[in-house]
Amino acid sequence: MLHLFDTAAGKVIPFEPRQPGRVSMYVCGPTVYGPPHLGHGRFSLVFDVLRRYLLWSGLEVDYVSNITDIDDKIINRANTEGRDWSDIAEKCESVWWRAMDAIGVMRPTSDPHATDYVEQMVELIADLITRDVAYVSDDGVYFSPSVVSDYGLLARQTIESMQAGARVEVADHKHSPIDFALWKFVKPGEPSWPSPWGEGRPGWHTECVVMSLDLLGDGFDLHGGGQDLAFPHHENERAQAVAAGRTFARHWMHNGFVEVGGEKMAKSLGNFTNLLDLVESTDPRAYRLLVLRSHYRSPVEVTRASTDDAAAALRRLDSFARRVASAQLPSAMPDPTALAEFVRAMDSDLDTPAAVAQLFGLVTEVNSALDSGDTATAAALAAVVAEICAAVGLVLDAGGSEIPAEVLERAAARDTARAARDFAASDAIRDALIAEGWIVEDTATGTQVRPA
RNA sequence: GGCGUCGUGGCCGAGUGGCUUAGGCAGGGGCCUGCAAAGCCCCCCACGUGAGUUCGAUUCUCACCGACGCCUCCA
Repeated sequence: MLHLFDTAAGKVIPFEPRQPGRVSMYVCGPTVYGPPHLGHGRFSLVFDVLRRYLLWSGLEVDYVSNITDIDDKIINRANTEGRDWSDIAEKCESVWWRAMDAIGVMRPTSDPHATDYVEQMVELIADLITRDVAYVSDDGVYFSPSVVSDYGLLARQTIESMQAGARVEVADHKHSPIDFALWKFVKPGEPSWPSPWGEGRPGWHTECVVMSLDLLGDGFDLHGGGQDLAFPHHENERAQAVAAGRTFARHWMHNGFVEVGGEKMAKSLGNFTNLLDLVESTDPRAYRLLVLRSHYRSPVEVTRASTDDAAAALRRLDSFARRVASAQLPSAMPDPTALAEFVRAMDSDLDTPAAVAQLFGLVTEVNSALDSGDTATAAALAAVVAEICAAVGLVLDAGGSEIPAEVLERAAARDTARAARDFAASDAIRDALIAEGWIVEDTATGTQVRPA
């Protein structure tokens, strides 16, 4: 059974879905005001791996991930650039999906937009006011988390200890520094929606409450996102849901940061690398492998060196895939022992580093079996490799890409020369092909050529 | 100030009270090959500092040093 670290519990606990055989997960998506960076890529990959693993395990997965398409940052950028806020949101969203597609992240089963849920948010806010846990101030409607007895659960701190060193300004329009805005009254030039308290727009923390409960229902299984969302974002979502008498997420999962030179990568710090830029300069699969090689709760350093390293490791896997493909192994059931080892690793809080280590170990074993002609062993273990790759979303390149006929002819000419032991001629052909950017390898079936 | 994470070999990155102490990349040697490439085998290089617990600690405890994160927008 899958065990996951639960942020609320502070430890690894069994992951038991609300409904056997079906998992409902909500992963906080992006605010679309700029290009996605490596950090967005990591959380997307982490939860994509979890989703794929659950699917691979035979479960159905309802995967909801939102698009925050109305927010201060979008409005600010619109004002700065003299554009319409919705234009920015739309363009950035399309870039987002392009990046997700590029790194092989499955599309959510549902991708709700904040602007489509404003009415429901207003309903929730009205309910919270009725329950006397929210109040109308001069610039908006605020929520008082202090009414939630276990507020601070996800921050793993009490309200008191958080206030002890509070760097939060006690603004006039708030009763308490920890209060947060549910609704912000409209200012000139801003988009707005109607509400019983006046024209305005929703605060950030409300949308996820409404959308997750609407699409997944009370007590949905898992709520996830980056570590920085645990507090205050998720804490505040949870507080609203609890205050409204709803049952919120059963399990909380947060991934560690992408770092650059030991520092968190973030748009706000200005040290981010655009995800699409990475994908252009590196095989996108290398990023997935890099993410898989470190545990999801640990930080991962993403630099030119680390992506190059992952790309080199990936070449070994691709080379393996080509060899297995050309070996034309008999179909075989995956070796049950090896498969169980993989499941054990993944069930242990998604121990993908162990799974990757096992993957490379299997590659060596299959290569050895192939060297010694033990095709039965090779086939059974190669089948496990295929299973692991499928479960974590790693697609190996077994070649088969179109090689120009002219190049294939020269490869055949090289084989002819070699058969005649005319090595001067065969090496000349090889050197020429290499100079033109091809990788030339001898195999049992003759010269193999592929792009470098 | 409060809360928390981390410090592993040339680099990246797991893990563990003692057992052959992952894996990848790089480096060295060997096998294979006409020569290469790919592959296989072997080797090299460790656990921030100090003290404590223990028969024994890289792994547990404490202190210290250092790095980082959250407490404010942030994946």
